[in-house]
Amino acid sequence: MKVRTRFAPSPTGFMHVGNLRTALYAWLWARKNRGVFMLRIEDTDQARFVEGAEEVVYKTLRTAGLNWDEGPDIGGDYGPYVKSERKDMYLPYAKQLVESGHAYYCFCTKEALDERRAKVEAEGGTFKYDKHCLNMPKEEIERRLAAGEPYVIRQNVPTEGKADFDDAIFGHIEVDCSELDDMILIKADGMPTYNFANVIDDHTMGITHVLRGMEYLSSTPKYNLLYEAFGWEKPTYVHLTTIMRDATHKLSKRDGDATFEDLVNAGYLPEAIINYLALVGWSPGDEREFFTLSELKDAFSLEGLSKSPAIFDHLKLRWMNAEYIRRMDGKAYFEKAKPWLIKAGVGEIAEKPENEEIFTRILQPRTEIFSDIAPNVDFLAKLDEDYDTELFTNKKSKTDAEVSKNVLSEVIPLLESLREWNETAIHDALIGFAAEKGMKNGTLLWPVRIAMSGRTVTPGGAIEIAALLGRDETMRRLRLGLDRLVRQTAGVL
RNA sequence: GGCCUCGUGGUCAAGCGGUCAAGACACCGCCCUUUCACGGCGGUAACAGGAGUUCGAUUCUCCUCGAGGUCACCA
Repeated sequence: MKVRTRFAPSPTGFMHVGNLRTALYAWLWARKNRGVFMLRIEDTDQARFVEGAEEVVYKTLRTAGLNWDEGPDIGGDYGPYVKSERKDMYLPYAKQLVESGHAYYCFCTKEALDERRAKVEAEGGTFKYDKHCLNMPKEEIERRLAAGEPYVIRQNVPTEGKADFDDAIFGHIEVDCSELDDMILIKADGMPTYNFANVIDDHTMGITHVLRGMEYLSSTPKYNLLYEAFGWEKPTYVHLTTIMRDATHKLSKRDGDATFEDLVNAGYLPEAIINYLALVGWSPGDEREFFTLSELKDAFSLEGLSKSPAIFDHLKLRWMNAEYIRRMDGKAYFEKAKPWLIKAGVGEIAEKPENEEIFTRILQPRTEIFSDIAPNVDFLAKLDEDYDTELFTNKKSKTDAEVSKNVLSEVIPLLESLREWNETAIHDALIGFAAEKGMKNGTLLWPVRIAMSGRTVTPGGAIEIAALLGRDETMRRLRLGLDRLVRQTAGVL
């Protein structure tokens, strides 16, 4: 039979990474088996309706590279693909169950039930519906129905025996029927409850493999009873472990955990996110860590799925993203980095063709996520002229205020006399000068870099920075540095 | 609280009766070096605890402990 998997998000306006991973695994399994991956939007919760939320789902999946074969936007043979458009499909199925004795009408009001539940729970017990309406005479049911009394339809769970199912990851799961409550299938407003609708949808849409979160594991035996009542073939269940923020909390938007969109906006590459996500809760069984979507498709297997929850490790994601960036072609890197350079205020410098290669060379190995760029290069746009002159003192480079003052006063005329202003010319002048004076390169270059950047840590060294800054700005900053050192020595500062 | 599930270094994770218990991230050290990175080399670090079964348990069983999930006319 052809494999059919689905991703059925409820459109909340964002996609957190746990959801995305579920979609990824469902996609992978479908693709690996040359099956069908379909999208179904669970939009029945009007209370949580968010404008444009469906678009977020589409956009996220597209950005992540997970294409679907059937869905609300492209149709298919098993539509409609939006839950709200399927709302009339469920009642007949529920009635069929009533006919066969697997379900029954219940006229108990929510208020009365809530009251009883509250009482039982107050005493520390677990409330369970007592099947009060199960044995209501047919005539009474007819009469009350005809009178237009509100009703729900409940599943008639056997009072004894076991309910069970087999999970592809967790194996055989079994529970006593006596533990199970007679769940409502159809609500008083005529709408199905989520789980009932899911059973009907998954069956009528021909789903063969249900990949979903762990939270459904314990209720699955109960819904399997429904499949048996209908005489339908059960899908293969694959319950996925939860992605945690730490040992005791799961990842959640509410608690400020990043969504897929947040990560992309922060400068993570979608391919890196997907690659990392695939490895949280799944292992290829060998030592490979880097996968394209296509490679993942080939390597993916249900056996590699983990049974225990995994903590989302931002640090490892960051590392993986950095690795993806380092492996980029330099040209491609610069294209990606450019908007971030512009945002950092160095657009003008980045515009100059001769600077593209310099930026790429100094930034690419230092970019773990693209948002790292701005704080790294903003000093090029504007020098913080109040930097601490203590920065000129560096033990390893053998510099202090006095040495720096002397270096700057010699370097200024030297650079000023350069005919050409480019990396080679600056390099030769500076390194040549150090050699001539028998100075450590560091002793000469440290003060120059400090004066140009006002920072002890910079991407690239003095030569690259001077080239990027250009002659005028370099000279201005060097003179400023010298001036500050002179005034300090004179006791003015 | 009842029920279900899980439990290998700080994190991800291999292992599926016999291993000196992989690998990656993180961390630490050294090298490279024009600062910081990158890169190279090396290092610290784990089978939750207790009973069984077995010639032999990380691996099988049970208990304890810990963690998560679930018990709605929400999805």
